[in-house]
Amino acid sequence: MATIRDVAKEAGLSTGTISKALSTPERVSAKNLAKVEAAIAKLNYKPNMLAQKFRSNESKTIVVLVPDIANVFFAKVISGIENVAQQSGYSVLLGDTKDSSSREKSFIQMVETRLADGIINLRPHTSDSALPQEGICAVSATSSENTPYPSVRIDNVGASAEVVKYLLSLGHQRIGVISGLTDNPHAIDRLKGYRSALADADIPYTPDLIVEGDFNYASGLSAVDQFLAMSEPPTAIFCMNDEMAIAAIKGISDRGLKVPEDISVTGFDDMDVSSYCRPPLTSVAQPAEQIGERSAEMIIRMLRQSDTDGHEYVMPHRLIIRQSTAIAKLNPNVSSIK
Amino acid sequence: MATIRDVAKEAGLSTGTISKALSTPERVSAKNLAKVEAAIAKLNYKPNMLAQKFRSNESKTIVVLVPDIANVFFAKVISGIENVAQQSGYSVLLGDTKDSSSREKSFIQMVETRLADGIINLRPHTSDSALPQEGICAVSATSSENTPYPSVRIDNVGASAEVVKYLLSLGHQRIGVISGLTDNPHAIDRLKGYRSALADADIPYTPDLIVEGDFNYASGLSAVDQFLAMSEPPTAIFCMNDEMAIAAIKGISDRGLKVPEDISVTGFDDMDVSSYCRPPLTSVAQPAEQIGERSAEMIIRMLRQSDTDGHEYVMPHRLIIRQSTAIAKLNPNVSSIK
DNA sequence: CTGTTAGCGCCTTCAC
DNA sequence: GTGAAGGCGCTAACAG
Repeated sequence: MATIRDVAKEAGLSTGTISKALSTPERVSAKNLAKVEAAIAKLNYKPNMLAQKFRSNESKTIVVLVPDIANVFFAKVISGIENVAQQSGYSVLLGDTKDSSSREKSFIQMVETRLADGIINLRPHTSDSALPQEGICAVSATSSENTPYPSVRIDNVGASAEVVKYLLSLGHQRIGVISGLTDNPHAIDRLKGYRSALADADIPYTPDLIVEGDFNYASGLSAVDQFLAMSEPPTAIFCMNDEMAIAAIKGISDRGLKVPEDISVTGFDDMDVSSYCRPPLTSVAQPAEQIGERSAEMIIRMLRQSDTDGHEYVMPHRLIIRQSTAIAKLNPNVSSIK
Repeated sequence: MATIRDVAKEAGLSTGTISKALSTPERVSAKNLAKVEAAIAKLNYKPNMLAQKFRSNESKTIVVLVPDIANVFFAKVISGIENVAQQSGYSVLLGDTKDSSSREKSFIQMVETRLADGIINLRPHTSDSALPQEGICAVSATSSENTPYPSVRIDNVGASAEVVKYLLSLGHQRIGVISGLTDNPHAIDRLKGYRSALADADIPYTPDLIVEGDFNYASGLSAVDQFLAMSEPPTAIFCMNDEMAIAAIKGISDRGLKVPEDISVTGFDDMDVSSYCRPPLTSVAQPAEQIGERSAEMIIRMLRQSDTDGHEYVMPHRLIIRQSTAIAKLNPNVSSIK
């Protein structure tokens, strides 16, 4: 492989001149520039970026920590990160943690060992999170309230409250929740929104109406089974993501009940499929790609100025009303069993 | 930041010994090993991997070229790649090309400039592909037939033929196709399978029954509209992926027709959602994660032995029959309009 | 087993 | 505008 020295020799110049011709061509005479170009072309020279990075002590790389890349929402955020990173000359290293904390640590190590300059974390912050960490430049994307380092997120509490208020406005009083794992920060925020909306409407909070899910289809299905086994099932179910909502609709339909006539169902995230499934799902849209873009901009700025100020961006969300929700039945057919 | 020299000074040893203690501790005396460890701990020394890579001239990094990371199928393949890469000490650099060939080239450059050792390409090979390229170690994953470099794929032709044969066995004779873009290699392979199954059953091929889609929901919806506007619509529609199939079902239902009673619909890829939507979708499952794992194993082996042999792995697929397909109506209700 | 030393490829002074 | 030289952090080769 040709090195800068080979080019220098070929062009009859010094390595310093070649280097300058590459970085600041305007400060090299036209004649020599031509020689350099000819030599580069002849030798098919490609600068060794590994050497450049080593010398500049900058990897120009961002690690993205993601719990599960096969989740469309995360994938979209990553796509947004990539857009911005690429534009700014950064590469994106994928850190699929598969929810293992040892993997998480090994990715954080990459920053300590100079393989990466910073981290964008797509896992919400919990008490046992390895981040933030002294000397590690990190941004939390898709975070929850009270994340102790710079973050980009939506207002989960407000969004959930909005969903629940909408259901209340349709006359629903018994509103079930298919939650995420109880200790998941998003689940906590969204439950908070649910409770505040109920409180505003003077409806008592009934813990039995909260069923724990795990943000995947299977858990949505088993959760809805629990609701349907109740003597008085809810007339509406607020699911904390679309996967669980779609599964819930399936579960309800499999029992011969109808969405939204018998039970209304809402989701969260507004996946692409949610407007194509039947019935199209009422859901909360998050600007996933923009969250990614914003996070990337943020960390790149921090990296450049090395100012780790505690910004927090709250991005807008939008409640999208489709056909999975309707006015509550006065006498829900299921309760007639009683 | 502490360097290996600082550690050497602190431990009262030479840099060479520190280096050896780190790489081959068994070849350093126990006494000195302890000193080294103490010094490392005291200084909180972390080896500079950028320097290591520079010196070894190996980036231990694989670039994954993907058309669209927000597509679940690709995301799963990437997840598989990550599994294996991580185990073997490789990092995965994300190359979301957004179908831009300039972006594609810039990622390929990374190998030439030493930022990456090899490439796994998730875009199927076409005549204007930049890969394969002299001196670039690359593997094509999710490829189509006749890819001119090492590849991992399923038998798209066979899988499609299987789907169509199954539909034929249900009595369908007019089988529509919602295809990918006409020049997409997967679309080409799958159409080939469709035609061969028809030929085997002595059913003439009718070009009108092929409608071009683009592997996304919107195109599925508009394609199905074309079918339903026909004087004699097909009684079954073979969609080249699940997105388009789900959209097709929506389109059919919106017109007051029923799947599968009036029209059968099949998909391809077997996304998670496909078993949860209604009706659950008959589809072809591809082992996405395994395709990724296999690709990663392959390129790592090639990198190690620098033997660019032309292997081609064909992974198993599986036709999964669910409720979106049924026996053909003798008198399809739509044709009664005539 | 340990120390010494010479670079890897590049960029950046600093003279000229 | 250009050349010479030093050094980034690390490892490998060799000498002791």
